Amino acid sequence: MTKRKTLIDVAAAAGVSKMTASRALRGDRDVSAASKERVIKAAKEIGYFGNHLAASLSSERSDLIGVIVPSLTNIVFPQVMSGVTDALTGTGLQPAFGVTDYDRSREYEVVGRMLSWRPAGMIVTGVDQSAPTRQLLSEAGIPIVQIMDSDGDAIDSIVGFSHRAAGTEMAQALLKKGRQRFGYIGCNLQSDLRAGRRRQGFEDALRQSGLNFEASLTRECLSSVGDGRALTQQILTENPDLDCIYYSNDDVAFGGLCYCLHSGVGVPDRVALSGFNGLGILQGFPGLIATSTTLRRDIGHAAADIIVGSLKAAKRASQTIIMQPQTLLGALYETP
Amino acid sequence: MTKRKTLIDVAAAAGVSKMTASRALRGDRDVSAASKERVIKAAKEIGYFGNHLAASLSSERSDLIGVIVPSLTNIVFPQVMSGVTDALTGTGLQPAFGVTDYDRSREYEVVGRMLSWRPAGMIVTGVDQSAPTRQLLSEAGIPIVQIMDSDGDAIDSIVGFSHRAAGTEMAQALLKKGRQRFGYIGCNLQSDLRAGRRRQGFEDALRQSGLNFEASLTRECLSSVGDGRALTQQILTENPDLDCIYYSNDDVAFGGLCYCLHSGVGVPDRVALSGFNGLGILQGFPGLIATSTTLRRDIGHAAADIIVGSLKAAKRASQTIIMQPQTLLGALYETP
DNA sequence: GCAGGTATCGATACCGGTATCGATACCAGT
DNA sequence: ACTGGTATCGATACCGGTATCGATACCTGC
Repeated sequence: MTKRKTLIDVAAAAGVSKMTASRALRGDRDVSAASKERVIKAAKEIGYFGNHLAASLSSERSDLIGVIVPSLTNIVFPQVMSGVTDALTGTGLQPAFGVTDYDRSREYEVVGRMLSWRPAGMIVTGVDQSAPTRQLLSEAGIPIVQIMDSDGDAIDSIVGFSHRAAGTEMAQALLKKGRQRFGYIGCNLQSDLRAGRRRQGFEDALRQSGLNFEASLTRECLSSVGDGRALTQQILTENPDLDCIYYSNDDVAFGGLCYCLHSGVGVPDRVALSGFNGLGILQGFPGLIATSTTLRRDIGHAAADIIVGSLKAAKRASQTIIMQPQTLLGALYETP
Repeated sequence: MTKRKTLIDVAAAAGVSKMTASRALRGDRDVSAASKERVIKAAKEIGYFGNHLAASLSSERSDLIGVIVPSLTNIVFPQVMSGVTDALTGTGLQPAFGVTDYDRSREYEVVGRMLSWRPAGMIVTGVDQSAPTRQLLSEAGIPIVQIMDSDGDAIDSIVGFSHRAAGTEMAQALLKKGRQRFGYIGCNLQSDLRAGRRRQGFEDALRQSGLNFEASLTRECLSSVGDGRALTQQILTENPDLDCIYYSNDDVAFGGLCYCLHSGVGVPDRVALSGFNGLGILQGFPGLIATSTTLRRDIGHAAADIIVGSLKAAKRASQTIIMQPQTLLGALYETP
């Protein structure tokens, strides 16, 4: 391996000092058009590609935005990441992703690792960080945006919504449609605290009407279509009278729908199904699953925008953006 | 914001030189147990978290592994990323992700940006990199692993499989089951070159039997369940005699299945559907869609393992691992 | 012709770590 | 007591850039 080219190589090739080369490549002022052109040409010729490590270290500036998500296999988070990426392209900033696997102590490590790259800002999922993690973040002196949840204390800025309220609203909408015998199916509730809050919000509304879940099945599995299918079969076999099932999210709910269609259980006439997220998968059977849309890309986008703005602004101000998930009843909407 | 703590702060707090502090924190030899303990305690007390920039720059070593994927919104790639992450945890190495949006010139930029962080290795998706990108990678002097495809020239190592062969094998299996009138539905073929190769492989097999696709619908959309549903309705309306549809992937195929179930089109009796990837979504209706499993997590894992091994090894050797996708016919398997 | 201003450039000192090598202290062996 | 070896530590020189400031050349106005 030939040693990688450095700025000095470029400078030598262009016949200037490395300072001039540096300025030329970064588009600084204080360089004549002639030298700038020579430097850029030389850089291209010898295949120079810069060294972010040295540049960031020296300038004590960074173009990294750390983005911490709990999972990659739940499509929701890649969609958020995608929104962040979009918002960042063209700003000169670059996202760097970290995954916690829904584990608080892993989260601490991942955040620490990320901070040791001296990012210019951080986006972290949720508001349930452990105390040490929160301290790490707040002492970092950079803009922090917590996303996807607003049921908790802000470290700095927040872009999210209330999962509790979303659950409540969904329950109220279903109650209004006359549903009375509710079941719950959830995956991964131990670690997915936001799903738990949606369930709580849902239960709150039920209690207000003097009701409660008549059956509840939870399992620590990856929330998947297959699991939803199996659990739905079980809950409907054990509780044939249910007329509505609330799921921890759309994947699981969709699995439930598949079971119902396969077994001839009428949806939504005999049993209504409702999930959460407004996933594209629901388009397989449009309108058959009630859901709450969550604007994931928008959240990622807005979070990134806050950071971009905060880095440009003279003084920093925390923001809190509360999104409003929309409750979509689908086919239930038509039935009185 | 108080200035972030540096190694010198730690050293001062522990009453040693920064060299000793550095050694203590990295677990080097040449430090007495007593000083090591003092340094570690001091670091914890003042909340020191290191600076990767400086460390990597100085040691000219990096613990970053660049991972370049075309998309985040196709669940396949997050799954690969997940496999890489798993394989890397505990090795001291850390993945850094880049997204190209299936765009060759963007890929060049993303790769360049990644290389400017001086990663220890790179994992890139596919074998269709542009010449400049290939040059960038091969001149980087680090282990490179191309993944997910083996129908092309290797830059260094490869972990993948032949999409062309997968398409051929699927077609042969379906032909053997007596299917004769084939349709094709694909999303995003302009940029998803691998899907195109599967189609080609499929067509090769058809031609060998004197057949061809009788209808073909392609659309430049995100390949989603909803698109598959709509396109399937269209193709079956225009070509009611088709007895088999090959889709660019499982998402699209699943959308097709949803349409068929909804409209009472018998699957697989009247029309067989086949996709690609072996996605979890298929568990919604087990066995109704023929598919090819692609072991995405394993590919990510294996690619990471190659890099880990390569970094440990005294001298580097390129490897090529060709995986064998399994053709799963599902319900078709039972019908003679 | 000369003072003062501007454009352009380079020497130098960092940024926060790590590599290297020499210094010191202490020990055992003879 | 002296030699040689080992354990421990620190001074110094980098890594590859950027910030800063001073030097130089050239131009302008009076």
